[in-house]
Amino acid sequence: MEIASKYDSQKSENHWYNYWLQHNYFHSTPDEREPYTIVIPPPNVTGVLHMGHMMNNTLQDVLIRRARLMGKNACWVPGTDHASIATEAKVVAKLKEQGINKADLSREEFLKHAWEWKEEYGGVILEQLKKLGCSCDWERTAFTMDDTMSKSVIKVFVDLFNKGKIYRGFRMVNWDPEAQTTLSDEEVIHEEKQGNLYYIKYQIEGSEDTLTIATTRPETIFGDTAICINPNDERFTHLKGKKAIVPIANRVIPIIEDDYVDVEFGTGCLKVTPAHDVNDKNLGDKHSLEVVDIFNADATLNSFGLHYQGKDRFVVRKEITKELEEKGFLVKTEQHLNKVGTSERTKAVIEPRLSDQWFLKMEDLAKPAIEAVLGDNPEVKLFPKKFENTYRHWMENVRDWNISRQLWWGQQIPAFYYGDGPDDFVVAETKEAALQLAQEKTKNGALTMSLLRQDEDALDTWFSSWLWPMSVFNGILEPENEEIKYYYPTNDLVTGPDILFFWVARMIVAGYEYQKQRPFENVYLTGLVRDKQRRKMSKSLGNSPDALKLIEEYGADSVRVGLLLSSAAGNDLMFDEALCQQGKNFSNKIWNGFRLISGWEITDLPQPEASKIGLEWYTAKFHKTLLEIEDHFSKYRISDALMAIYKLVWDDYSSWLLEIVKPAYQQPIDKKTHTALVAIFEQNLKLLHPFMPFLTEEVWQHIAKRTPAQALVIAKWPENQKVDEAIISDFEFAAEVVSGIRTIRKEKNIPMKETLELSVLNTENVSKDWDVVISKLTNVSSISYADAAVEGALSFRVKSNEYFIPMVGAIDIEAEIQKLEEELKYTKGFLISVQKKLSNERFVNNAPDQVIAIERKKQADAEAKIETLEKSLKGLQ
RNA sequence: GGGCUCUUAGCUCAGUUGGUUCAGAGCACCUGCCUUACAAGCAGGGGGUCGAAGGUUCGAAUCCUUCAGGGCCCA
Repeated sequence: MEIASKYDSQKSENHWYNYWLQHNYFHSTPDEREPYTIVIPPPNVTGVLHMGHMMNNTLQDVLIRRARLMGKNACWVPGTDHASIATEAKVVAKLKEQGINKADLSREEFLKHAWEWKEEYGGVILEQLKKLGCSCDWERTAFTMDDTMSKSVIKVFVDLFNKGKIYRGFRMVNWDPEAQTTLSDEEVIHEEKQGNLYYIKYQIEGSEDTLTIATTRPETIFGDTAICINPNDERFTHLKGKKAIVPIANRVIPIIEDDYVDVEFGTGCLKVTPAHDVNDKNLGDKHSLEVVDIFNADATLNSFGLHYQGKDRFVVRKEITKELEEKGFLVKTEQHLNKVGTSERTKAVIEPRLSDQWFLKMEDLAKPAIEAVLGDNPEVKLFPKKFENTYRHWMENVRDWNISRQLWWGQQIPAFYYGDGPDDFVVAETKEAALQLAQEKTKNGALTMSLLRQDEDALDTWFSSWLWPMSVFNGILEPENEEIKYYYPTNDLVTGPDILFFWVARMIVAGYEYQKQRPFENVYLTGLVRDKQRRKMSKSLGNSPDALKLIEEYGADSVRVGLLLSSAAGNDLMFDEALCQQGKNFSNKIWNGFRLISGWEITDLPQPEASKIGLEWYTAKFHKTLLEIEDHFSKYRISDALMAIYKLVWDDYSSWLLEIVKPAYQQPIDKKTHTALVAIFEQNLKLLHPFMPFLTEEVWQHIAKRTPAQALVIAKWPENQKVDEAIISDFEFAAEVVSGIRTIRKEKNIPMKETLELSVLNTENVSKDWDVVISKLTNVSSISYADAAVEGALSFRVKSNEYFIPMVGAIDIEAEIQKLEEELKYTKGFLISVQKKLSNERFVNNAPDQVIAIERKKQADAEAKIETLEKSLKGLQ
């Protein structure tokens, strides 16, 4: 078969991905094998593939492909989440373009548009994952608003409500005025922003006196319902019991006392605006203050804002500052750095707002989830472990979860109101059930369906995705079904640390609540993908490469390798396209290694000794590396596992083994060696496959005609064998000899074509088996064993062995002496440091025997080497 | 402000309970090679007082304290 001189990644990727799909290798159904399950962190339906997804999903694919090769029933469930805020924003924007206003649509009409949008764009990212090679079970593709998913969500809501864990409350929440919905605390990002601290004078009622407050938000004075001073602050004793007049609004408000006020901050006088600040709300509750809400839902001022009514809060801030200044109320303005909460989704500045919301009590639910991760026998392990502290901190201080959103896109809260009282509602899975409940609750059998009004709000998207590992197997509606029993708990979860609380912690909570089991065993937390300058990759910075273009340019395998090469768990990856180039170079190396062994003519010649011993050595080396790789995998050090394979294939296999067995130019290779070599190469391909699925399948299928049952994607991972350590260390010695000869060739400019002779003073009594290999790799025509130093020769040493290459007239005795003296000096210094250790009684008494034995060995080796060097020096002088 | 975490070669990172070869890898760099699978390559080579200062110990990159500078999370 003709083999192209270059690997064509595009052609190969399309071909083999289709082949894999055609033969349904990625589909899983429960059987007698051990399951291995991963559920994908569902990307948003609004998203397109970015570097973070690439990294995350490459890792998952590596894990799932390896599990498949290891004979497990591998199941990777793909899917997307409905991302209520982001999607609703996109749909609203799209409708706006078409001249449609959301407010003019009914809920049903709007949802129809939203579903259309989802059908059109929602699958984009999953299609892109296929380009990356992801081996998901596409028949299981799920969406957080699928019928069973939504029913699960509603069922869980009703259940938790009935358990008394969900309640309705009038609370200060994080209001996103742009999306016009509340956010959970986790969705608010606190950013440092340069702002001002405004000092404003308030007149004291019935007096010419004034007091001065400091505020970052002068526009909120319309909502002031008190001034608060610290009762212990002697500066303000004269204010006790008085009232103050709010500038511009001219409202009279009480001056109250509370030691909450920090006498150090600002002026020591605090304006209290209970409707627009959490702390002020608490103060207000304590002192029974009036609550004046001055904002509309879009953060423009309402009628309490007087002549500012209808204007945006930030516009008002500027304008009112001016008015206060003109009217003499503004004392001064100082620059002030403060933390401002912004919406994770819309970036809008969050407005604290009082409203009716639904909350989930977290404290009790969190308990098993804390135990699961941080208990004595952890059932859920985080990689890297350092995130356990973050997890602990959050979980032990967990606050009630605001689960309602003022949106339509999502599961509508199944609460039904029949009156205006705070308790005039029931919670049920269906309207019919609600009616019955309502009739019972009110003891009014005449209550009708038409009187029931369902809560307008939808549930937080995370209230869907926290059920994900269960709901994708229908484990909420049918907790005993065959699939959930087989696949749950899942094995590994790969996700970013930024959603440790949003998602991971809550899944653990839900898992224990509804399946009484952990949702997964291991959580691999990836780092963020950053650019070379350590900036987070983001759309707004435009520093993120186009993921699909990268795949096109370098090939999916190369991009996968590039991403994984330098990404330890939990550490950020400084992405650089050069890493993909390195991946591509590696692909090329493998491809050419394959071309080499495929090009030889095969005969029945006897097997050369060098090939025989070379193959034996590589087999040992392979199995040693295999053990290392398994160890890396077990600790989720995926990049280390890849690097171990990289070095095995590039250094040991290509640079050493292939050179050892390579026949002379245009000469055939013996059948025995070739057969063994192909078998070895195939083993290499298996190790490489999880990382580079396309290239390896392509090569695998070139090597031999395979049936669908023999495809690499479902081949059998190599089994561990006992490692022959002796042959590995013998090889390493021989490799040092080869390296010594090459160095001499290089230093003396002796071309490879010119043969050399080698003499050995075999003090170390090294096996002669490797002489054939040394000869072949260095073009040495003969190796002879001497019993004394050879005169008139270039020399080098490996341990205490001495090697001589006789050279006619080319020996610079002075240089040789100098070289020997340098080595001698170094070795003596080394010996002294070892002797020092050994003559230290406390060392000998305290150190473990093994350590002492090692030091003694070092001493003996050094002494032997010194003897050799001194002998040689004598010979030269 | 509170908590966590990091600082090792030019870059990105390993370094497992303190003890095995003057501290390792990959990339980059330097030198020589268009050798016949691969110049996307081969061979050889240089490069770090392990952020700083103390301390514990026979022994510290590793443990403790302080400091400096990053990062993350929370308020």
